[in-house]
Amino acid sequence: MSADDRRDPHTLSTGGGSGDDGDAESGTGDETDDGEPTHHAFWADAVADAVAARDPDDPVVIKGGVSPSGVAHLGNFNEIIRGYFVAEVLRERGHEVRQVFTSDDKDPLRKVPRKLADPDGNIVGLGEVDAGALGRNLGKPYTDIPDPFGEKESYAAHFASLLKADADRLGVPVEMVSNTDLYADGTFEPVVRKALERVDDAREVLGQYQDKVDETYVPFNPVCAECGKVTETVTAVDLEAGTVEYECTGMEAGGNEIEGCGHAGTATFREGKLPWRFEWPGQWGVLGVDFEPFGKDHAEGSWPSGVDIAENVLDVEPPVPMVYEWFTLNGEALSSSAGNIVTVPEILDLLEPEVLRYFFALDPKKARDLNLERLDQLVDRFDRFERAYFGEVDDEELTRFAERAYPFVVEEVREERVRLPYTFAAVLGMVEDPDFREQLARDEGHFDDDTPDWAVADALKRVEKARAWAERMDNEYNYRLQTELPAAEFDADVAAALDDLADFVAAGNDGEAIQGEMYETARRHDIEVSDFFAAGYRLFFDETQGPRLGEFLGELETDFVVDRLRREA
RNA sequence: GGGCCGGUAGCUCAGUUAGGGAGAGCGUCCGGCUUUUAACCGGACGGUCGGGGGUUCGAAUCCCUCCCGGCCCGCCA
Repeated sequence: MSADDRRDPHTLSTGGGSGDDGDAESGTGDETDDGEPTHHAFWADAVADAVAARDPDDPVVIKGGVSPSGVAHLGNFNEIIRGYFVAEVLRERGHEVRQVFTSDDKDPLRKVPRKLADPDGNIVGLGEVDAGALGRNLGKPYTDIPDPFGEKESYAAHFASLLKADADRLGVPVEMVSNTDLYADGTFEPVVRKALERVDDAREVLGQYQDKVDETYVPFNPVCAECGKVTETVTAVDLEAGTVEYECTGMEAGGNEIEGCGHAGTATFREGKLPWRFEWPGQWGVLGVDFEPFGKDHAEGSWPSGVDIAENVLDVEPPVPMVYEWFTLNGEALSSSAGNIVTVPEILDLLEPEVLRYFFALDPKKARDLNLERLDQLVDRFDRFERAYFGEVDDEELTRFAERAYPFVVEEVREERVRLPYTFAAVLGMVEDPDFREQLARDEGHFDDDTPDWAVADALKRVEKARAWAERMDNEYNYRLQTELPAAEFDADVAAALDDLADFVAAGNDGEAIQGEMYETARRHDIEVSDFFAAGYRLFFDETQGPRLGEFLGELETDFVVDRLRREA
């Protein structure tokens, strides 16, 4: 691989070579980094190869990063979970791996977010909090702004704790790192010093990417000692003293002009921040980053400039890069202001964490749509992927991928695990009684006497997810067994047929018999079978359609069914 | 306008790295489960592999070109 290839964030080669090594447990750190590329069914292996080729010191460091915003949403986890898979592959190969996620929390708040997530991750409007406190703090670092919910020490800490909580929910061990801390504890000080020492190089390099860089540009933004805002006018640098002189001139950000206070003062190298274009490669250096995935928005501008600055200003070796495509939600771009957003807790109400991890285990280069309406398709694909791991799917390609990726997707590989098909789980969600749900699943052959209790319990958990999905989408599975008699009128024929059926049920016949009897009864009363079923669905679901009715009724309490068929309760 | 990434069946996608049979699941349709009513089983239908051109005995795959979509190309991150 040439140096150019290594610098190309799109080169996510899945190798070339033999095609199967038969042995998934290949190696404890001494794997084939002999330059001979091997074919990989799982992209994370190809990335791990590239990382290993750098001969990194342990711990290998994998990083992601985010700028604090109002809401931590699923989009932020693209980066975290992609990094996680590479981390896991490297751990399997015997490396110690540290996965960090930096919060760019020394950045100034540029505009007040329209939506915020409360400490539980629920999205709330600005009206729920002291919006004025946010507005008064425009221009200050996120770490200097109070938590709008009054719990954490700052806005930044609030946001970071949300991300951390979501990562925990997904079982991704990630270490949150605060940029502000890196400045405060002196970690960044040598980087600031170097950028200022080599200010001419800094200007020349960054000038190739940003027009505003001129001969007065200084790659350091002090925090004003008077008003606390991040400023951009440095008037002098004293390398010996380790300070800069500045004027608080205010700044323009996103069309907003943030007023400076005019204060002129002195700041140390810890009392300010590097512009992000320097800060990013600076992080690579001080954290020793070996691999970093990033969204496609960074592929063309940020990444090349970061490499350039790392190599030609800061003397830092850039990490192995990887561009990932964005995913859309219900066909539209993620946007918290437009409300097209889903949070981790929200999605975990609808499916298991392993399904979500599976989604992010798929090829990062492909843009995908997370369609909540069709979530059953995603879950079905996961189930198939899981079966492929256990050799139960006749699909060579899928099986090769599953054999490699599946163990990283699930918390624990357990062959006896049972998955109820998602839409079937949604059908079970039409009733509330857990025993009834289990009985229906048993009748359908999903469990047998050998199914361990834990597997039954786990499988039934999906019913709650599918139920939440049916309710949230209000789709064709959103029926609920009616505990009260729905208001309905029936023809005399239909009424008589219902009475007949009630007698049949009262006689103690089972579900299968009831199903058969429904046809007989309808025929006997000379009514359309469809009309008769419709009457049944009306009585039990207050709907015109539903699940296979006879077998369903067979599982319910006999008295309840009889009374309902007689329209008595 | 330039650059990068993507475009395969109605839907969701695999296959493109290394040229050789166009595939899967779901949906649809038909049939089966004594008996149209969404859970189970079988079968069928379904694609100019975005269009065109080229290389090749042979192209979804390589090359050129065009179309469409996303991103980047002032600042910020």
